[in-house]
This record gives sequence, structure tokens and C-alpha cells, in this order.
Amino acid sequence: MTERISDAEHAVMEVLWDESPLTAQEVAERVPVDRDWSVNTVKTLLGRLLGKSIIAHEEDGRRYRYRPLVAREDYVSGESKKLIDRLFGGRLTPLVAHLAERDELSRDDIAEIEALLRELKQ
Amino acid sequence: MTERISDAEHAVMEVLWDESPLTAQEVAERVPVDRDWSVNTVKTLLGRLLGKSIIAHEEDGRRYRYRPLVAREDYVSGESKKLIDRLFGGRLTPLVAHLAERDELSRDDIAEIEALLRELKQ
DNA sequence: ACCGCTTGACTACATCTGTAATCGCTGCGA
DNA sequence: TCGCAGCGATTACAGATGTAGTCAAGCGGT
Repeated sequence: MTERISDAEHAVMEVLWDESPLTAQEVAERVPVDRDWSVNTVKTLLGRLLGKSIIAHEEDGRRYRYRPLVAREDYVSGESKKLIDRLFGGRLTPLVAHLAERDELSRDDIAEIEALLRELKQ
Repeated sequence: MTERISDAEHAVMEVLWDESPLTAQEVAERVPVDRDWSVNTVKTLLGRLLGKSIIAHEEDGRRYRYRPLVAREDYVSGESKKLIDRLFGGRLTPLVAHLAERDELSRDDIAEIEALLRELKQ
């Protein structure tokens, strides 16, 4: 249903998820500096997100304030599920196993996840 | 270093990771049916992957047999890391927590991961 | 010797994406 | 009142992507 959010668009969404509603100007100011975008670029991205109904805008004098229509939680779930489906047969365990095998999990990470799971079982 | 693998290209890679070397024809036959690609499409994708040095080909009579140059493990690691960095601040725990909160983890999943972690600590 | 099928190489083309520049309107300060 | 700074809308344009079609060469069968 919800259309794809591109990488550049995602950077804009993170800003709006963090704080909204914002004007285009304000979004531009808050985008990570390493993106180094002109205000125009941000406006284009906002326009595309509007077209996809991923954000909405409300009038505020002679400009707009933008606000997400899609919850970050939902986006994150979708992306996570896509990755896990595509690469791990839809199951989380192989992902954890993979990271562990590649030494991408520290002892602390492991303890942390164990604590979380223990809590979940309560 | 390694160039991006697009979604369509990824489907081809999965075939080659599963079995290789294969001819273009053979790859086409093994690609998931729901893709419904013509052999030409597969050849284009193989050509692009060659150009990016993600696969190599060896001559076999008057055609080629294609074979991955990039290990699936490495690709999977890269993709997983990108997702976790982009959406979970680079840590796995929030991903697990997120899935749990969204009821995307069954009791069995939890038990399975716990068993895995227990084993990791040995 | 000739023809057609297979194969790689090249070309095509609409979309999507990243990254702006330009245009037209308008409210504000001089 | 006049010009400009700021805003949204429109246009631009190259490169990536999805999805083929066409072309030329050669192997295999007749």
C-alpha cells in the first residue's frame, strides 16, 4: 500500500519523525550536515513524499508545515521484515546467528539481548 | 569498495550463490518464477554484475558460465549492518526489542534465540 | 554449403532517484 | 509604492534500475 521511501527521502523522514510539524526551511536546517543539501533539494523531497502521501502539510501563513503520516514504527517494521525475509528466510534467529558468527556481537550485546528476552517471557 | 547490488541483481545472485557456475540460460531457469523474466533480462543483469565485478565468467565453448566473486556472507553482513545502523543506531538489541514489541517474535523464536546465545557463551 | 537457433554484445526506453535551478507570487521593509 | 527575499510549483538532468528487443557470429543439422 504505502509507497517506497528512498534513501534521501528517508533522511527527511527521520527529521520529521524527530520533530514536527516543520517548515521546509526547518527541515533543511535539521538534515544531517554530511548530506549537504540545498533547500531546493529538501523541497523536492518533501514534494515527493507528499505525492506519495507519506507526509502531509498544513498551511501556516504563506508556507507549509510538514508532518509524517506514516509512523516510524511502521516503517521500521516494514524494512526489518523485508531484510529478514530477503536474507534470512523470514526468521530472526539466523540473523542473530550470522552476526554472532561474524563477531559482530560483543559479550555485552549478548547479555543485553538475553536480559531483554528474559523480560519478555515474564 | 564493492558496488551496490540492486534488487533484481540480488535475485540473480541468490541463484548463483545456491549453485555455480551456471550459464545465463541456467540462471534464467532457476530465478523465482514470480519474477517472470525473459532470458534477455537475466543476461542484462549478469552483464551489469560482471561490470561491477560482483561475478566473473569463464568460457565454456561458445558461452560463459557465471560464478559469484562476492560471498553471500559478506553481502548479508553488509546489508544487515546497513539496516541496523540506519534504523537502530547500530545496535541489535533495539531491533530485537522492536520486533518483540510488535509481536513479531513468537515464544518459540525467543526460546530459539536464547538457546543460540547460551551456546555462544560457552 | 546453407539455415536457423543459441549466445553474447549492444541498444532501448520508461521510471525512479539524487540533486538542483528557475519561475511566478507576495508580503515586508525602505 | 517598489524591489527583493522567501515560498511553493515547475522544470531539468544525469545516473541507476527494471525489463526487454535487436544484431551479428557461429555451431549443428540437412
